[in-house]
Amino acid sequence: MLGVVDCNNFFVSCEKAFNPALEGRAVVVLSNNDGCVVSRSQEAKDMGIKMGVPAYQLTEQMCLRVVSAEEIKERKGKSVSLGGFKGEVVAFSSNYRLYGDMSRRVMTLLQEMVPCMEIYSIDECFVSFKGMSAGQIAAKAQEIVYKIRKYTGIPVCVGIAHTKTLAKVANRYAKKYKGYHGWCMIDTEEKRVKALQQMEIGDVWGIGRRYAKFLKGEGVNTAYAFTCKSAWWVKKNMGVVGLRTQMELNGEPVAQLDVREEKKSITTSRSFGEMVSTLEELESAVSNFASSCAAKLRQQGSAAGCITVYILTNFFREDLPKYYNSITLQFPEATCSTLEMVNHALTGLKQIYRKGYLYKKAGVLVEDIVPNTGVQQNLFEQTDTEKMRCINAVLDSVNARYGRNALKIAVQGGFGTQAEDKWTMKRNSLSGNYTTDLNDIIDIKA
DNA sequence: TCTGGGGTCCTAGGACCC
DNA sequence: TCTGGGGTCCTAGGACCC
Repeated sequence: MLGVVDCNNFFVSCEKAFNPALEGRAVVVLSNNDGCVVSRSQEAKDMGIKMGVPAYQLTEQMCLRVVSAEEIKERKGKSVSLGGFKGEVVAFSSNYRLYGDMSRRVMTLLQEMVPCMEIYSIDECFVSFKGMSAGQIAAKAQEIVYKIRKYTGIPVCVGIAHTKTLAKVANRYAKKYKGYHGWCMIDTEEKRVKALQQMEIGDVWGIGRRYAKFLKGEGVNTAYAFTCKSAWWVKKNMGVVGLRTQMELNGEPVAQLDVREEKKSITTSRSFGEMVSTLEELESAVSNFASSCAAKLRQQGSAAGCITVYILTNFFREDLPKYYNSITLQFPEATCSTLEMVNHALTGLKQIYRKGYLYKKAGVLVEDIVPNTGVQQNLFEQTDTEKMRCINAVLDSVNARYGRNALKIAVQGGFGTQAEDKWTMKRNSLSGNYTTDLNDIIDIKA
């Protein structure tokens, strides 16, 4: 048996953990540049706020008043009339430093409780219950829910079954019904069939929008109906990926616990706070992204064989000319050096940059990732790799001590120049770094 | 009417996940 | 006015080999 542990409304729960005034309120966390809703409290879901809606639509289309946490605090518990609004929602800018650290705390706790686990995303983890009886698993699930809530303030749900896909089904029921107290186990054929009969096909892990639409068109509306289709039909219409999903729903394990440490590709990209047009502005952005990719590579002990740079205009704007281009450059030798990454990224940028467009987003992607220790040497390569290694070591140690980007290369900017203000993102309602910055530690009146 | 059979490698694009 | 960021895996098709 295996389980999937999933944090409830993770980003919102992180904000709530440090701000009791949010209890009982509709709360959302927005994506970068305060763009879209990416996390919602139960109250916000109940108000009909959908995942991924643009923030401005909360007011314009849903007629909700969007307030910041500061405004709530200033009211000091006094009630305020809604005016013409239909409701009120508290919005936060996304604070990834906080969420990343809270995630690390949750995963560390989990690690102490289970023999083997796979961190699947910032808020989700598959765990192994190998060799445990049903009774032991139930006790372990309760321990997980209790301890994580108690030690971090984050509510989690546990789904348990024979396969990952069924565990995800179980997790859904654990979330949906309060009576389960945060955990649900599918361990009999009867439970499996019943769970799948009540599950809409589009809610199955691995069935996205496209396939859900296709399947409904074929009269397959529930997860159970999907398991009744022939394997041949599924393979023909949905490929081996669809077939695997079907097998997993039938209780045949296909997906194993994946404990791989290294990523196969790493990317850093941002939409800009304001659109930019000059090469200098893009150079500042792209060099920051490349430098971030290099740091991420070194963190996982890897080197990359190639680097891709891309730039694009705002494709939501019908009134402006559109442009997208990308370029991939090969490194002579796989590398994780900041200087080399930035150098190549800027070379690529110059080749794809066109004057006369308003750019909205840029990104850097590194691939062909190999362990840093096993880099294939290039006979004709002239770079002094030892010198680069030293520079990077200094870069990392200074930044570990004094904060990210405390030491950087000049082209990255950040000296209060105009080129930089424009592309850096808007985050108007950012919460504090309660767990990673001494200045932001919360005050408690005892 | 009919046009071989068996491979490898690479890339772009699509589907999915959170 | 305003629309995120970071991943994985598979497939089809093209170019090439004998």
